[in-house]
Amino acid sequence: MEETVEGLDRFPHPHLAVDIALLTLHAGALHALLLRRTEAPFAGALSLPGSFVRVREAVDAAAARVLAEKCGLRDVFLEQLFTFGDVKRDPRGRVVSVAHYALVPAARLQAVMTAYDLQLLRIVVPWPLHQGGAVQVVGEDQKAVRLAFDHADILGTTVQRLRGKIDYAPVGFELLPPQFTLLDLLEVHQAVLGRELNKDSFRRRLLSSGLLSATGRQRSGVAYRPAALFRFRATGRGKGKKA
Amino acid sequence: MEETVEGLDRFPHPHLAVDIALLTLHAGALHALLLRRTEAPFAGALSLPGSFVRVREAVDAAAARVLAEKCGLRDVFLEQLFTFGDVKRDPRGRVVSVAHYALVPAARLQAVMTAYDLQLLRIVVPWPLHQGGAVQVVGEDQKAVRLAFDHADILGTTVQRLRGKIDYAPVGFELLPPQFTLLDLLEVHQAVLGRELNKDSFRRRLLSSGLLSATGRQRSGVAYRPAALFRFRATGRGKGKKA
DNA sequence: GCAGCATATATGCTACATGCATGGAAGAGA
DNA sequence: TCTCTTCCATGCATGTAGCATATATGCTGC
Repeated sequence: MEETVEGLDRFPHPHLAVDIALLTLHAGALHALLLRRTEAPFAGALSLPGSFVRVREAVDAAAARVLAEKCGLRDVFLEQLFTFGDVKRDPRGRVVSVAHYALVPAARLQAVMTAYDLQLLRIVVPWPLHQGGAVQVVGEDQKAVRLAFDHADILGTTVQRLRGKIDYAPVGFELLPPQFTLLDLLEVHQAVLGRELNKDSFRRRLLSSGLLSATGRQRSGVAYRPAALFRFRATGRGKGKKA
Repeated sequence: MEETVEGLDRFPHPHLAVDIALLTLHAGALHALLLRRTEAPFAGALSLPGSFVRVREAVDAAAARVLAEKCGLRDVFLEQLFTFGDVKRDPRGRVVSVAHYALVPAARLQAVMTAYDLQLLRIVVPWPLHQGGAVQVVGEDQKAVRLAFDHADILGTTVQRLRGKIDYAPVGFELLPPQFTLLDLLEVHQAVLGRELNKDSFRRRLLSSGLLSATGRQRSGVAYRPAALFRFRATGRGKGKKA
């Protein structure tokens, strides 16, 4: 098989990249994983990890490679999000980006944060969050931080996708450690949806959903009645994770 | 602004295309718009309309251009679907395709079917329709027709997207003429979802959704009690259509 | 014109999910 | 042992979907 399309290579065509919007839950709020750019354009600004797609590399493989190379992360939840194809989204020239989103429990990031020089910034969702709109990220001083390229749009689209998906797909578990309480899971849903949920309805719905399996263990170290620990139940066709 | 990314142009990079999965409702069943290829690869086979993305053209603009140039259709519902990025999806070389899907009432296709040499084939959805799986299209002899490239996968993903979206987004109207009865709309939903729906619940849900506005007119020419004709109510922020 | 017919439309009933309130259960600490 | 706080179970009101039934309506054949 040839590597190129005959007769078309002499014409300029768009470059193709992948960008990864990696979200995690930290202190009860959604945070995005960002890294600081060292080269122009947007030198010094924060951006999503990304890379150009190689000519012999599948797009989803490129996304997994970015997570491995730039963040030291493998075997995390990773799905394609949306392709951003505006002509002027990259000042260097024509670059189309196939954005992906990844979900990781905060505990897994501890080890790689400093080794890979990563930043974790809180996501502030404007209200209302319009279709395809951007979100803000804020640093520890709670000041808004400007992101490179259209990466604020990518994060906004990610939050929107999560909100639409968390009610019918088991994605909340991806933000939690293997064992968790129902309140942990509730807080994940609340952080994603940006609103409070009824505890009792949530409990009944999740317990009757068949997605949870009791571990028989309990949360230890709490001053009051300990909550039961659950585990996500793999439903036959894998755990919804991609390599 | 430059057209290219400095330092990278000497390296081969993937080509970028758009493909359009245009669906319509014909004889109570979903049909896909296809055209017959005249050149290799897959010469003689049916394929989705598509094109390479030009370097000064936004991806969504390329999708609209394909519909205009190859099908004579403008101002139809058109949204990005998914980007297909396998290395071997095109035998000519590395071509990544940003698939889109379009929805058009069958009446609008009458005029362009022959002028643009288009084919309308019925979509047969396997059961169950697994994540990202392909569907079959059948000709008038009810025999399965093999599509070029991974276009059967694209159609499968389209049906799946529609099924997830039709319950909370007003996409069913895109497959109907401006005025329609509740039974028309019900049949659209049934064709998309692949199962029967309760008439009364559907009626109540739609009437109380605020999406419909009565025209005061009735379906004429039926032998029995005529049904009221409704129109889709534009809800302020446009009609959900893209150019 | 009138009875018959097939569908449209309205209404009532049941089952179930959700929001909310109440009360017992469980473990830690005084 | 008592108290505190949260977990967890249960009961009730409400809203919606599925289902059945009754009425409305316009056409057809006589």
